[in-house]
Amino acid sequence: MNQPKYLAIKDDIKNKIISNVYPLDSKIPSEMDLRDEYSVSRHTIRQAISELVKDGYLYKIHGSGTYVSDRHSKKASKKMKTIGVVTTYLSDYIFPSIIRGIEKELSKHQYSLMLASTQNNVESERENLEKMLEHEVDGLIIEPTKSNLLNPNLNYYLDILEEEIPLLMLHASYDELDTPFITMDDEGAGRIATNHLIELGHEKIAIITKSDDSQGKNRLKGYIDALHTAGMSYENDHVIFFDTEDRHEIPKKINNLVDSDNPPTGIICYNDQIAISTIQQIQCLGLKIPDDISIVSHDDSFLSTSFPGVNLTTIEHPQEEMGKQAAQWIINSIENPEFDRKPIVFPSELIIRNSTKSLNPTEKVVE
Amino acid sequence: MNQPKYLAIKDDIKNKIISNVYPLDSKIPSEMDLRDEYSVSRHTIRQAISELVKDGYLYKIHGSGTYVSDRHSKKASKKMKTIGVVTTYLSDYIFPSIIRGIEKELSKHQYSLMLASTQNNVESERENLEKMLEHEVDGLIIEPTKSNLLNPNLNYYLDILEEEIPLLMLHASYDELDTPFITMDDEGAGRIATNHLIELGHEKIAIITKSDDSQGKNRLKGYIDALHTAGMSYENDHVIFFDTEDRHEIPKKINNLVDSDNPPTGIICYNDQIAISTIQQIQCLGLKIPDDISIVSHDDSFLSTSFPGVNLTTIEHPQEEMGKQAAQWIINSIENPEFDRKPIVFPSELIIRNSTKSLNPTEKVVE
DNA sequence: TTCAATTTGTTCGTATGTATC
DNA sequence: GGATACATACGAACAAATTGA
Repeated sequence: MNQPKYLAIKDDIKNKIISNVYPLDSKIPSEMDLRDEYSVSRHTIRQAISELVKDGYLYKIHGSGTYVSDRHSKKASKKMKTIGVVTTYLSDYIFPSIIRGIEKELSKHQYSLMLASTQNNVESERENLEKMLEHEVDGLIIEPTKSNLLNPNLNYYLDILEEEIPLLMLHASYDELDTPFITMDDEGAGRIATNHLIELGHEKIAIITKSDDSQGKNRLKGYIDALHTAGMSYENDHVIFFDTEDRHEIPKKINNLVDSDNPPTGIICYNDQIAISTIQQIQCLGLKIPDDISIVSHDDSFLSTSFPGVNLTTIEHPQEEMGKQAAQWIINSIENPEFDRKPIVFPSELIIRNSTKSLNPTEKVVE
Repeated sequence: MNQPKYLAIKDDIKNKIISNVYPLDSKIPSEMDLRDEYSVSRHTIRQAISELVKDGYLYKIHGSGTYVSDRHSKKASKKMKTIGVVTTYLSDYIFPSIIRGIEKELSKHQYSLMLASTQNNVESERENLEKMLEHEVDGLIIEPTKSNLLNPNLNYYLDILEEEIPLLMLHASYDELDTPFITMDDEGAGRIATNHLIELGHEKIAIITKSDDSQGKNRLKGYIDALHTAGMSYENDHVIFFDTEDRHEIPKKINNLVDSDNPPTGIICYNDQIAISTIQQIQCLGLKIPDDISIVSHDDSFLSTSFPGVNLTTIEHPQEEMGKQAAQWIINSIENPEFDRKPIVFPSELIIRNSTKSLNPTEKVVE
């Protein structure tokens, strides 16, 4: 006999449970009866039953009997998949909308959402990636931390790729890793924003951009490209860099920029938060938006139209739609083995409001 | 002997593993040796060892011996706890702030966050509770759906209580269930809001409240109590009820209220969303806030100061702090067995802005 | 309420099979 | 191959919990 008796008996009883010979919650024959039925010792029956109890098919009640458990059928039939989402921020700015998009779509397809934020801190990113891997999530959507710097958590990402867990990068990606991503066309955004100001006759255009993520880098690239195409020169003191750690110094930097010998007539801001801060700073200096300085922003968040008197000309951001498509991408990757895991890039479009003004005497602001 | 021999032996061996008498990956004595050592039968030793194998303390190699496993120590040290959070909404209104408070605190204590929203739909609540139970979350923070109605998901809540998973209700709780909660003092809020209008000389005070959750019920209770204390009569047509399903009819109801024979001079709104909608409706009718009608709101969300020209007098909401305390409550419940799982009630306070006006000729609005 | 039958739980003893070293 | 160690299997007895008469 190849298989031990107790395993054969275990399989036989298991089949009787699955085929409903022993219905749910009913009492199965006693150990003594089963001993006679299978013509083995009671010990062998107990061995078979104890494994079935361990596997969740049966439960025993001392003095009463052994019964068919409903736990196994529940567990087996309903394995709920979980998607991990790690973003830099969670509840600020445009992130609630993105997460809502993800949550709605996942929920529609009966997926769970496991959420964490990194505060753009690589330590925190590492902890959260560990968390997600321990939880054995079935897919990951990650907004990379400091995507323009060499990331010390690359080994975790390599683990994820090795385990073939579907992974989608949001907003940015690491150059070192060849992972799919869902982003804005950031270079295009920088170009469109710059071209808008050029078309309005601006010749001194500054940009405030982020140095530690690839979005900032790409927008700067678009800015430089647009200047170059228009035959305008790139001026070092018209580019302000900031990162997560020194963001509190931005007001000072804006002050220096506007109060310099060579002040810009137009400023391209990294996002609406920076734009609002810039406007406040400029107004403190007694200058007006857009009369003295035009502002172009990115993201079209609720902040775009929240500042009294100034509605931001800004690059559109799909927000909830981006979350939705990210979720769909992950679900497809999990459920459809032939799904083409290609990146998604949203084209950048400009929403023109009243924070930009034409310097051409013959022209008017496009509205 | 109270305890079976095999359990005593199991404990003894377990202690030897923990105290490193049997070091990691070392071979423990054979079944025969242990039989002699404990003076029991080999079967008894096998019983003890098989449980320790099941618990991950030991592993056996057929023909070789029984060894101390490192899996248990790994597992014990690394078991990341997960807290499930189910709210009605996720990314709107004050919810991002609450969730941020929860997330920050959980993250600080190395907990994971599993998130879901119900859109105030009991079906969705059921699905999400199932999801959370399947995932074997270590604690739950739930904003109940339609807390003023009999909830069809009570059996899930009873399951949760039976499994002794720490559970904290947010914003409201079900009367049928005796679960701890973290809420505002809603009755007090209704009373304070009403008293504020009474003190300003208003005699016709309406309230727009939600019929399907206990917050709405309690605020109404405070309103009635304040009227009663002031010797004022409760008028049926000054109370507007709405629920999640018929909220689109609120504008019509407001119209009827303001355009009736007996229009109020002050309206207490369920929250800032309702307040904004009410103001818009009133302004459409050519009336002014606060000159013709005073508005008192609840929640002090970003909407409170977002409407041009009208800053809402509103009941304060701790938002992020509430999330933080909810998370702390759950963490304490899990980690500290002696933690007193008592409810948390935030006292209600009024923030007075310019949406309320005194009708007393001798008085001015407190500012 | 008590008691006896039934059923599972614990413990002993013994023998043989099979994998490892 | 032989010694050792775990795996399977049989038999027996008593304890403890449940159930129903």
